[in-house]
Amino acid sequence: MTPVTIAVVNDYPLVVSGLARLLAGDERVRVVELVLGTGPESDPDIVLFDAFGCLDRLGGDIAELRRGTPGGRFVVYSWNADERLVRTALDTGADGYLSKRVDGRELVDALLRIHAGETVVIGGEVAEGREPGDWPGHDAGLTAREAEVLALITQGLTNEGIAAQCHLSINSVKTYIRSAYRKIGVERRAEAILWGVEHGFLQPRPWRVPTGL
Amino acid sequence: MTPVTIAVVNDYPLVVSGLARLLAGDERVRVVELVLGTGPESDPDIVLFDAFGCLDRLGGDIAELRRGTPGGRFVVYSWNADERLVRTALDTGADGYLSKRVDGRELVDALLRIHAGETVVIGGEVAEGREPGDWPGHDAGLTAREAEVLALITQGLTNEGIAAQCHLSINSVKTYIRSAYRKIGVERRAEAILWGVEHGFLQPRPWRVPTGL
DNA sequence: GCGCACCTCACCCCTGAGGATGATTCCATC
DNA sequence: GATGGAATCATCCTCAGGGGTGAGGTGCGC
Repeated sequence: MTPVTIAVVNDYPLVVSGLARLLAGDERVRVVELVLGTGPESDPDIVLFDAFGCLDRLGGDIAELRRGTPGGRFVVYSWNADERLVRTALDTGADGYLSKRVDGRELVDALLRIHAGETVVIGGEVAEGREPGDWPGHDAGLTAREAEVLALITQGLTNEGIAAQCHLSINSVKTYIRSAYRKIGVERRAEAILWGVEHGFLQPRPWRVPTGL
Repeated sequence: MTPVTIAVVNDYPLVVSGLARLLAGDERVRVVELVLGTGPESDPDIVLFDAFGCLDRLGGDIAELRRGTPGGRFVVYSWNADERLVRTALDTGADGYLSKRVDGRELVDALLRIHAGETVVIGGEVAEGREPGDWPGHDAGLTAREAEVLALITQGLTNEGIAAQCHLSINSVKTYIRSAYRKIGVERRAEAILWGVEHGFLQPRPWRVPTGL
C-alpha cells in the first residue's frame, strides 16, 4: 500500500522537520513540503496549512489548490485552535483542523481518518493553559475581524485589497481599521504594520517575490 | 570532541522533534528533551525555553535551573521575538534569544556561539555595527539618501517627519521615496515597510503601550 | 424587554502619499 | 568640456487613507 502523502504548506522548517520526524516511524504516511506558487506541485493526499490566524486568505488558497489537487484534503494545522478559528476554517472549505500540539499516534490516526474522508478537528479545546486559544492581538482587545484586517494590513494589502479578500465593503474595512488603530494605539498605517510585525501577524511568506536584486 | 548538548524544556513534541531533525546532521550538537520537575536532569550545555509570552515566571525558572546546571546557558526559544520580550528575557537572566523561525545552519551557528559564551539574539531586530559604505539596501542599488529615507519609512515616520529629521524639503523626501520604490520594486508605503523589515532596516525602539483598555 | 458588543455599511470631508515632470547645483568620469 | 548620476527643490494633479458620524442587523446576558 502506498503511503498517504502529507504536504505542509508555507510553514517554518522547524515545523516541517518536526512533523516529518513525528511521522517518520509510520509507513502509512509520508511528509513532503509544499511552497505555494513555485511551479508544479506534487499531488499530496492531505495538505496542511497554517493560516496564522488569518483565515480569509485561506478560503481562496484552498480553492486555488483544490483546482490543482482535486482529490486532496485540506486541513488547517495551527498552534491556535480557537473555536472560532476552527469554525471559520471549516466554513471556508477546510476538511479538518489539527492542533500543532497533537502528538504522534493521535496525529497519524487523525490524518488517516481525514484521508478516509472524515472531517476531523483535534485540539479544539485548550488543554493546558499556556498560550490560550487567542488569535494574535486578542489580548490587545481586538475583535477577530479587527485582527484579521490588521493582519492583512501587515501583509501590505490596500484597503480595497482587504475588502476583496474579506468580501467586505471598503467602508467596513475602514471602520475596522479605525477601531483597531484606536485599540492598539496607532494613527497611521505604517505604525499599524510595525505593530503587526512586532506582534507576530506577519506570515512566513516564501510566495512573496523578492523584487529586484 | 563531545557534542554540545541542547535541552528543550517543556515544549511540544512537534518542536522537539523538529529541532532534533534540524540539528541531526551536525555532530557538534545533540538534542535532548527536558521536562521540568521530573527528577534528576541531565546536564545540558544549553537549555532552550519557550516562555510562551509570559516572561514573568522566566526569571525564576532560569534562576532555579541555573542552580542545578551551573555551567549551562539559558536561551529563550520562541515563535515570538518581539523586541520587548527579547529585552525582558535578557534582563531576567537569559543568555540569548532565538526565534523558532531560524533554520539549520544559522541555528547551529548561534548555538555554538552561545556555548562559547556569547549572548546571541536571532530573530529579534538587533542592530549590529555596520561598516561605512555598507548601509542596508546598498546591494539593491539604493543611494545613501534613499536608504536613509527608507529606513525612516520603515520606522513609521510620515514624509513630513522624515523631512524634519533629515533637514530636507518634503518634496525632496518624496523624490527619494519614489526613486527608492522604483529600485526595490514596490508601489506602496506598506510594501516599502515590509521590504525594510525584511532587509534589516528596523531599528530597535521602545513601543508605545496600547491606550485605553 | 433592555443594553451592549460586534458586524456591516454609507456619506462627508480632509490630508498625506505618490506620480509626472523639470530645474538647479555638484562632482566624478570619460 | 561633455556626459551622467546624485542631491536638492518646485509645481501640478490624483486618490488612497483616515476621521467623524450615524444607522440597521445580530446575538448575548441580565
